[in-house]
Amino acid sequence: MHYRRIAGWIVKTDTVFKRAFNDALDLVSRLSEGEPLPSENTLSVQLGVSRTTVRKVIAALKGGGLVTGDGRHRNVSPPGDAMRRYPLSETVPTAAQVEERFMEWMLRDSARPGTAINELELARKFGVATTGIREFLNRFQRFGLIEKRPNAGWVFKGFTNSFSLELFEIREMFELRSARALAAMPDSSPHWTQLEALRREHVQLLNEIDERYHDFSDLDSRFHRLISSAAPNRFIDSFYDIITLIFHYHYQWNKHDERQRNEAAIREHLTYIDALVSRNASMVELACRAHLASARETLLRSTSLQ
Amino acid sequence: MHYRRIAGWIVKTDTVFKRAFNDALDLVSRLSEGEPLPSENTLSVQLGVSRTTVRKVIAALKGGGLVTGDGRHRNVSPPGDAMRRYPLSETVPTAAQVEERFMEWMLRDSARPGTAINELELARKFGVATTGIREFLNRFQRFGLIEKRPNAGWVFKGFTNSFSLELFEIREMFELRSARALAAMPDSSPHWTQLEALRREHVQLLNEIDERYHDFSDLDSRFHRLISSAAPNRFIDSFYDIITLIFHYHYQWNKHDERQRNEAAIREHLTYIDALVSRNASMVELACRAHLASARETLLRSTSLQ
DNA sequence: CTTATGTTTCTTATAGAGAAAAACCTGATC
DNA sequence: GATCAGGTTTTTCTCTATAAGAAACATAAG
Repeated sequence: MHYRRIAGWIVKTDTVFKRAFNDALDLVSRLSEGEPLPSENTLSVQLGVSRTTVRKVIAALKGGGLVTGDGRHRNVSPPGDAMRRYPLSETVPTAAQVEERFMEWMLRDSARPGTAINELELARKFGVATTGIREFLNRFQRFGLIEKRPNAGWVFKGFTNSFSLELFEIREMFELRSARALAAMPDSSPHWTQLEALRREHVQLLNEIDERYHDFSDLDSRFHRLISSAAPNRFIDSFYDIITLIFHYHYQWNKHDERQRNEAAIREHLTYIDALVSRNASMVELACRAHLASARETLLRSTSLQ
Repeated sequence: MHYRRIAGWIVKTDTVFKRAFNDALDLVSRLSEGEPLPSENTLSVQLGVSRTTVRKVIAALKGGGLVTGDGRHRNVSPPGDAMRRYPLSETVPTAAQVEERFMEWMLRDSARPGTAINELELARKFGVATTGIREFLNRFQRFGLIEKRPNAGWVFKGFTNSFSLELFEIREMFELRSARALAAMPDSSPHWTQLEALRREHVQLLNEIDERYHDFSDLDSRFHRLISSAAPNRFIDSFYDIITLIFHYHYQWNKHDERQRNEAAIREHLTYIDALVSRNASMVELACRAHLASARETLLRSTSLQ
């Protein structure tokens, strides 16, 4: 964790500026020498930060000689010494780092069910203030893995088999409901073209599976989100956040059999897509259940290792 | 909001102590004069606080002359001047007060969809530090009514019709699933006796509806929780927290037609209970859907007023 | 040796502070 | 008159501080 220690006080990190600065370097390098710099407002939109931060970035670029002139007359300089990018780790906001470290503690270090979570201890371990830990735990509460005892800390309930079973029970209810809604969409709906595009992506990934099996995770997430979008519901979307988070971190540290797992999942998706395209309700249900059952088995195989 | 201002710092409120003290007054008043005071450990369990707080309470009782002696030889004093109880408002922790005030702002003052939520402004309005507001908002996020824009505050999405519709879509899925599970329970299950007891409570409440219609809310919540308990799932339980919170505050400020509404709901519950007892799946489904449809209509009638 | 109280240590709840980042306001420029 | 940049104000993020409250440890009484 990187701090700016000013007047003895460790405060808000400038990760927003650092990320924006890195992005700005890329952006400027794509412009040719002497070209005028886009306006502050334009950069603000392109970099996804406020004008205040854009101005800080421009000042830094000027300091490094990548931009000359000021006010309305700023130009890209002729290529001189490239400026140093900030390391990726300094562009991650504290809150995101806490999440990462906590998930690691929980999933990789196999914390045992019933373990007490100590805010102060985590704060020291992760190198942040207790406020940061509290904030994370309060947000994380909804994922059903921790529980608060007022005035007396938190308990980790465990990433157990029953957690996975309960998760998949809901997931199946939600997914079946959305799949039915999608299958009932009119032929004119844009969902069908999107689905067809996703089908082609699946086929392509299958052809290059040996090199690109890592890319499945993203495809998987987009596929399930397309299905959900057939009948939007904020509570279902919010539930998918849980699934996404769990899978993201879980598979990040559990690479066992990844290629085979993903290949099997792609084939299941293709069957599922065909069923959807056929509009045959019972085929959709069958394919959906089959896919979720195998995803559940995969997760269970690893939770029971704990 | 009541503070203890010591050495210029406003810190943790002593609401735990004050509530425990009030409870202890009741407890002591039920003991007869000269009787020995229960041990610190016993009191700790009875009052639901740590021994540290119990000792503070005992010290206060001694100071007020309600308890005499010390160490192992403490007795209840003969009744003298009754000690003043702390007002209820001083026994509510800051976090709970923030919740209350926020729900009031949202539901009663009819905040408009899209309204920006300003941490600093709320902190000033509610008389707490921004940390307290942030903590609440982070927890409250899961209820689907607010959304965070990093580095730029929160937006209130609105207590709208679509919120209610989405809420009830999920509620119906969950409730149907639990009702089916309950209907499939073996005759020997304790659920049936609990259900029978609840049925009698419903009948009784119906008989005294004019005086006791307020008591329905609690009965309603216990009834739906009994159904859920037939097949426990943490995500469903957590979803019921949303429903409970919304209904609790919503009806607290919307008393229109309360008696009639509750009477109708009790009759629906009775039909629903009979269906469950009959174990007839399609009757259960019918009764469950009918009840939820009418609950949804009630909620919609009031959200559309906004 | 179990259970009580006395004492000490650790943790949580919640205020305040201040840099980073966003938002706003204003006069200049195309 | 729409858009730009300079200056100013407001808000968020994230730190520290400290009393309240919980928990752990020590010692005494039955």
